[in-house]
Amino acid sequence: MQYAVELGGEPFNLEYTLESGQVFRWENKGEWWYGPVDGGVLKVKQDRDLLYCESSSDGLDASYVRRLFRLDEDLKGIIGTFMKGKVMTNAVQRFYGLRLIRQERWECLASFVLATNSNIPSIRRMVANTCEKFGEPLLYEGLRYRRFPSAEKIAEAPLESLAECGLGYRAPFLKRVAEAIHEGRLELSELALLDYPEAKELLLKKLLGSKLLLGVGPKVADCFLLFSCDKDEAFPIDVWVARALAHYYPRLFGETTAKRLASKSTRSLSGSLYDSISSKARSHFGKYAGYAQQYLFMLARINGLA
DNA sequence: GTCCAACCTGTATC
DNA sequence: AGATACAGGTTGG
Repeated sequence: MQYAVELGGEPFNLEYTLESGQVFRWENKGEWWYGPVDGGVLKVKQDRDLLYCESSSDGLDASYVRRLFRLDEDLKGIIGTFMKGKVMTNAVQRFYGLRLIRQERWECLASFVLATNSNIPSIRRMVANTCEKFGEPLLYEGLRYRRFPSAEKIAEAPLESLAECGLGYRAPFLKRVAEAIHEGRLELSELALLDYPEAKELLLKKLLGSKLLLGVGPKVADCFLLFSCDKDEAFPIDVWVARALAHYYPRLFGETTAKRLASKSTRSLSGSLYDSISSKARSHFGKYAGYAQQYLFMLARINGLA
């Protein structure tokens, strides 16, 4: 089906949004973006205040697109809650219209489990290989796409086949998470009902602590909660965000913490350091800290912080 | 509790 | 060419 979505003055930049490392399956062909989402293929092109859309199925309609890109939210208002200081002002101006995407939960969690200690091209490859091997095929415009494989499919996949997707040591992580879901020990939609601290504690203390999950540390948990559970205060800290904080916001933290952050910002953060930094960042940037994080992430990358 | 080496794999750099 | 470093962290000791 074909349709258009009017932004009605809401700031939105499709390119920034899709290239901000939140999603790993969208592809750019000419002026169109193709996204295998929710059992179909969605095709989007932006012309200023208008989004031209085409999709393979009726479910992928205008309201789906609004929901996916969170277009009914007042981005200006949201930005206003965290845009204090020169750095954030610059970041927001530079990437104006960048929005959080509301992803499917299982795909989001699985993708970020695969993202650990990796880079974007590599993550895209791992996800693509996994979909190619385990996802259901679907045809659109004469080309074959793949759905993201179900948790059941991954749970039942032999570890060796998963490893063939180039997942490396992440293969058992992914399988374990899939098993937890498939066996009904982990219900992502229920997790999404909890508020942020509860959901995160459940993921990390209960589920990870009991080894029911593997490969879901604080960063992966935050990505999952922010990108697929509407936990806008979640503040994922990867190396880029750590560098941005160390570089631009050293005074946000106590001297000891700032030093540890500066020295560690090229490597991974320990659990306690992660907690203290992300809680400081959350109280500084407020209830939409997750949006702020996304702008900071982009800024750090464009400036090649290291 | 906290620290840190090891980890799959592909690519860049020397 | 072969070695080394590093990438959107997490694990296990």
